[in-house]
Amino acid sequence: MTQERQRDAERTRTELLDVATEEFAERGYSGARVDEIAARTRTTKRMIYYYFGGKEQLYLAVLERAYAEIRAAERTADVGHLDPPAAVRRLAEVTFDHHEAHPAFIKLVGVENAQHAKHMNHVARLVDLNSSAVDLLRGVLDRGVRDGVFRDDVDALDVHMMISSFCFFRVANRHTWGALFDRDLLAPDRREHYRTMLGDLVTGYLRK
Amino acid sequence: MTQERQRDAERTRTELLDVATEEFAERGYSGARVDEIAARTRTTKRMIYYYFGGKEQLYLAVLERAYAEIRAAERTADVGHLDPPAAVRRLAEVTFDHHEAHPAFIKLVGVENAQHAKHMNHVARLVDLNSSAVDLLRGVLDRGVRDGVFRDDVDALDVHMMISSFCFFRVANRHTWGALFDRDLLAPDRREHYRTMLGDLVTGYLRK
DNA sequence: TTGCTAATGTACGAACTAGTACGTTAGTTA
DNA sequence: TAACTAACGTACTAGTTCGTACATTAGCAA
Repeated sequence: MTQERQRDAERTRTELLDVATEEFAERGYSGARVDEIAARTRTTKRMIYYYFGGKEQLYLAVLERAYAEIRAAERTADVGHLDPPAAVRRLAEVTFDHHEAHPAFIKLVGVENAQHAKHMNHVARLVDLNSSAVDLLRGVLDRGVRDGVFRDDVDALDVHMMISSFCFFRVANRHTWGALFDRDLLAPDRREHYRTMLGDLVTGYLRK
Repeated sequence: MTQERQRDAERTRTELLDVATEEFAERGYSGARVDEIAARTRTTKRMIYYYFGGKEQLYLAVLERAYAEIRAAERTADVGHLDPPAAVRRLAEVTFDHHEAHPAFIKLVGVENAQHAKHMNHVARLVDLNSSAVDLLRGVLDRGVRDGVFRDDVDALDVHMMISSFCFFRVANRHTWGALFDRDLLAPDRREHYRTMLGDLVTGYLRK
């Protein structure tokens, strides 16, 4: 049995970030409590100030890590061998799956928008991270136009927005939607339906 | 010059609701401060407790009024004289315009989702309010199917979701989107572009 | 083995925040 | 015009919450 270090800076830091991610996502920036975050770790509140400096810097670190983790997932999509319509459908599905798999990240996006994204300006290298996903999409759209199967007046960022909005809404607004229309947007047995619907939506829009 | 009443229950109540709407929308439920809300009115904090009972009940009243106001706007759409494709486009545009015109309401929806819509259960008659918009849409879809211009396997609530998601995202996530892609989704000179895009999107999806 | 420091824990304070006890008055009504 | 009450204001409290001063120790390096 390996003796676990009692003092492990990396482990403490990571644990704080993990718990803080959940807390900020669940309760928002002002709703999250540093005492509560600390209580849910094996360490104490003191360490939040030791490692991060304060509540705000902790939130910043949470945001930065969350976006960094996303980057990896976005690059898994390999669509070079697919014809353009199948390729955009694939890209849409990657976004769809990603949103569903990371509800905490989606909530953080909502929290950050509620604060007018004022923290994102302090998170460097975020811009080039995200643009890679759009570049991938743009390449497929260009290919589709050359093949004569796509409209030639479509902007890649607009298409990305349209895909994101569908995926985001389904996860972010499932509670009010459920209350108003008595329909669970995340019900497993409707998952395929929505996934297909998104693909139909995008390819239908792009078709000449 | 009409002498304004110094004591006016209705005016005080309304003023509190107006300011509270802004505060809750801007700072979230836990971020909003009752002292701050009171300070921005001509009355005092005491009146919040006098008229509403507490912070939570005030929030509830804000939510209820916000949804009630929406109802009126939703019923202005008159699409009986339009052919099905033009009619769904019109309905989408009404939603589009409405979202753009009421950012505070959009934020409240976000705030309420952040709290798992736990307050909406206490707001009676919300369900039948909102279903009227979907009924209108369903009627148009049925007409389109009968005319042979629309797919016959489409659910009205799904279409409503797809319209809502586009409109919601554009308003709710404009800040992170702007930070990440340097594009203002609410820029006036791109408004018509997005409005048309939404119409194309929906009609493209419905077309046989 | 011994010192040294990064890592950690405890106990506390200052500021904030929701809520309330109590007193006052404008405007109506008999 | 006198009495009554809805409407309103002031001043306070109890509890919370972020942050910190100060003490302690695990584990590494010399």
